[in-house]
Amino acid sequence: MAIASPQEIKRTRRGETSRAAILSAALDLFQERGYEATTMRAIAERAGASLGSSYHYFPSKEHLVLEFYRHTHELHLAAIAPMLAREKDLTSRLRGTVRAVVVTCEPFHAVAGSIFSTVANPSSPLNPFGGAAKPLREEVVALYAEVIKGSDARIPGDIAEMLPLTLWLYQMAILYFWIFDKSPGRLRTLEVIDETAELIVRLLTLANLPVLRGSRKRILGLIRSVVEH
Amino acid sequence: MAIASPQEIKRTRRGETSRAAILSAALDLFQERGYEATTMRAIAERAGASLGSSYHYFPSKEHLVLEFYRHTHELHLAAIAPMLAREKDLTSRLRGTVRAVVVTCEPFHAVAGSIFSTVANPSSPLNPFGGAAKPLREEVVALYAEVIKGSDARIPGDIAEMLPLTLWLYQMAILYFWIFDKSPGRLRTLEVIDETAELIVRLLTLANLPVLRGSRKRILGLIRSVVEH
DNA sequence: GTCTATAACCGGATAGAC
DNA sequence: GTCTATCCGGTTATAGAC
Repeated sequence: MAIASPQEIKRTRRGETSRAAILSAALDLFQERGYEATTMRAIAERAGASLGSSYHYFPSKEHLVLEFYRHTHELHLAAIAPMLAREKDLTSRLRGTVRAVVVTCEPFHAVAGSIFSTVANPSSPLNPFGGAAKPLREEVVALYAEVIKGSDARIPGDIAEMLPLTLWLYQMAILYFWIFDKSPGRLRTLEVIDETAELIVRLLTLANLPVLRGSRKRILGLIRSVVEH
Repeated sequence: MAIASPQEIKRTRRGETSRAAILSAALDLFQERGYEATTMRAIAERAGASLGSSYHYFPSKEHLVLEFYRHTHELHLAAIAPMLAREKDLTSRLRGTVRAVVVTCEPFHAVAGSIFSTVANPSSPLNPFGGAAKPLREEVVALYAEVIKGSDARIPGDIAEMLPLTLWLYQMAILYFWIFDKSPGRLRTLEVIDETAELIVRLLTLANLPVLRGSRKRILGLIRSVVEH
């Protein structure tokens, strides 16, 4: 890339400032009022921009949600870095990572429901199974690859190949449970995470049993066929 | 209930006619154009009613979808009745039942995506985990209880208790896969159904193995705790 | 050519007259 | 129970400002 001329820098700067103001206003309002109750007009107003400007930077309200996701993903990464650097036990790493997801998302709990539904829509650009959300999904899958790789667990190759993606799916399921969780401090979700994390690691061990060989192959084949589009 | 007076009958009749016309117009249009492309105004127009009338009978567009579900559920029941009366093998019963779901829903495949997302929204009255959709969900769970009960399989009591609900969840997962399936004749979904139905029954058998006792207890406890609100 | 602003459009939902 | 008129908010068109 060539070095930008002063003019280009200025132009970009101005755009970036507006963009950042709109995004920040959106993130605030989503947290304050929820996704549906936040109007594009309100976002523009708080950002000191016009409605047209908002649409210049973000093609739709949904695209603002995508940024919202990226934002929480980065908070999540920062939150678990020390734990991943220290901890070697796979169960602990998995539990810690998924616990951190829900803790990071806690401030947005009230918003999460309506957001989840837009995301679940296959025709939405935000759908995690394809399209605009792909880069972010791949980052999360890579994170789970790191959770496994940094542990002292020995995972057979055929399982290791599919595991990160499966754990990403597992995380999504936990998040859906968390959305419904009305318990104080979201305690029930944390319990379910502890229980499932142990269970998953236990099942990984059991997968080596001769009686389970057949089912293991079938399950892996199934996941593979489901994933490859 | 007291016997209705002629006047009341007439009143009800007239209401029922309008209601039926609106519903039928909605079902037709959903199939023709999809959920989002169908406007409430178009539904009213085709039904020969006014917009206000439509809202008199159905509090929202989403509530029309609920009726749409009930409609397909009844088609599904009718489609599998002969098979369930004849077949005793659990794998076959399960496969047949779930295959029939996607076959029944096939005419609505294009619509299904956007509908699924409204349904996934926890705050939607249509959300299958609670609220308005509860009666229908219970009917589907009861159907899977019947799938199990009518088979010659011996299922341990602790598993049998949770199995119908789990199979309902399994059906939902299949439907979500089916929504994304672009293969001709939706062949991939049918393959996945065959594979998973066999796998599920196989795992039910394996659950009796002593090594799996611990995990089995944990899984059942988990499902139980997740389900009871 | 990049950004901002205003004025529509469209469709789900509601109010209230009849 | 039916209708018309209206609101409201996501989105789009487009005119102008830098």
